[in-house]
Amino acid sequence: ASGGGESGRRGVQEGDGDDSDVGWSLEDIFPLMTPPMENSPEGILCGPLPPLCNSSGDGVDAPGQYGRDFSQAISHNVSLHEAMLSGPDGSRRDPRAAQPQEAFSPLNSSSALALPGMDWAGLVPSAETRARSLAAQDLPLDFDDNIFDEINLLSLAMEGGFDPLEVSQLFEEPDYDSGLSLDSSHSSTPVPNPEPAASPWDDEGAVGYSGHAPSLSPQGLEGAVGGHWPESSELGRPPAQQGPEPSGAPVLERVLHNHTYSLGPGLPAPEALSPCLPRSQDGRGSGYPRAREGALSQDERHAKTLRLPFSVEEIVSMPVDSFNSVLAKSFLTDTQVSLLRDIRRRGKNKVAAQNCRKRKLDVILSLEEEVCGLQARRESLARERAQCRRALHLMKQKLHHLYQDVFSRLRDDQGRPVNPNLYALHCGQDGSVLIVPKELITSSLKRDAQKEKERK
DNA sequence: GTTCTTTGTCATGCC
DNA sequence: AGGGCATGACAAAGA
Repeated sequence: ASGGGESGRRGVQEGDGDDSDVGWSLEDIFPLMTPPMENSPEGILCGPLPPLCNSSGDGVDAPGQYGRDFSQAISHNVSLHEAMLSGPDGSRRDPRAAQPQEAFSPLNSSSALALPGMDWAGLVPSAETRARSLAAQDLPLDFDDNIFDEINLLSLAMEGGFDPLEVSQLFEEPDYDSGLSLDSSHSSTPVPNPEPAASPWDDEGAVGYSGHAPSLSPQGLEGAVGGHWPESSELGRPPAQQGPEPSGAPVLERVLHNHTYSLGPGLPAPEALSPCLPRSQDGRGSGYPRAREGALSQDERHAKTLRLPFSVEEIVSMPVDSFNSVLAKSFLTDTQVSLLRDIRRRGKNKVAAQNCRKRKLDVILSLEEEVCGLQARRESLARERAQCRRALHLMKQKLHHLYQDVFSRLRDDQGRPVNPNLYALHCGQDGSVLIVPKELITSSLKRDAQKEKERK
């Protein structure tokens, strides 16, 4: 690859998919830095990687995220990994991924990373072994990914962020770690590294910030985003690995990388993504094809292509202070900065949209419940009204019958029945009942009405 | 092939 | 002023 082949990449990455996994030490970043990468391809992150954020800063950063106390890593001459999770034997132990870790030893890249100065020859398979492993396991998967990424690289290159040739070379690198096919079960991607300077450190690879359970996705892509530190190959190499390889083997490999990213709360966990689905290779439509299961989102692919040192999740979830700190301290190109901001904006908006839709749904549901309640209330009131009407009708009937009964018993002074059409019963306030001619009642009512009118 | 649903994104306004 | 959030609108992809 140009500019020193592996120089653009390096093992600042995880290995096993632990959240708390940072996968690099400060020492890995600074002390061994060769002069800034004049030859680094433009558009690719180059130069020293500053401390991503002040672990002592806001204290908000979650383990495995951007915030780390690198100074500690330096003082102990161990990687942050090691400092945090090393076991009695010096190997890194992830409590949550203990099982897989065991299974993958000794190819675990985390272990390699954590043991600067160790006898790499004892850990690293031979070039032949690695080559076989690659041929048997990684190539098929890498193939799809490379195709996929090349598509995106073209568009990215058009944006002027970097030299397309540089990028295309990346895909030609035998061990180009696009994060693909890093299925833990398939373990490593042993590839002979033509770059003499390459070391296990260089290939340490894969992200590590976001750690989740090891991704079983055949693509394994998610993790690739933060997986590469484009610094010089000299950067970040532990002192013990500065010299010739103990075994003479030019390389170590990238093993057991966890390229799993969480897409954030409310989003489908990467583990849920179907590992069987083919990578999306469509760029159809206008601009923003959705990431489907098993495929990288547009931003993830962009981030990976530009070799952004952070996962999309990290970019989105890190506190704004940390984010700005990263932007300020990292030697990122304008393209990368712009991409980072866009990724962050889109990521946050995506979550906001999801929340918004959920709220809208909740509102709709609550309104439906309210409608149901109001309908039930209306039906209840209707029943009550009908009941009242029936009762009123019954009372009227009874009153009518009583009226008829009273008049049937009444007689005038000649003993004749009283005509109910000409007379009416009038109840006095004192309880007396009088038989009054209806004419008097109607005229009296008219007078009362007249008086009411005059009052008004 | 059409319609509906889901989801990501953008634009915009508000805090 | 900048960032985040909320939300309507649009488009793409899938059902």
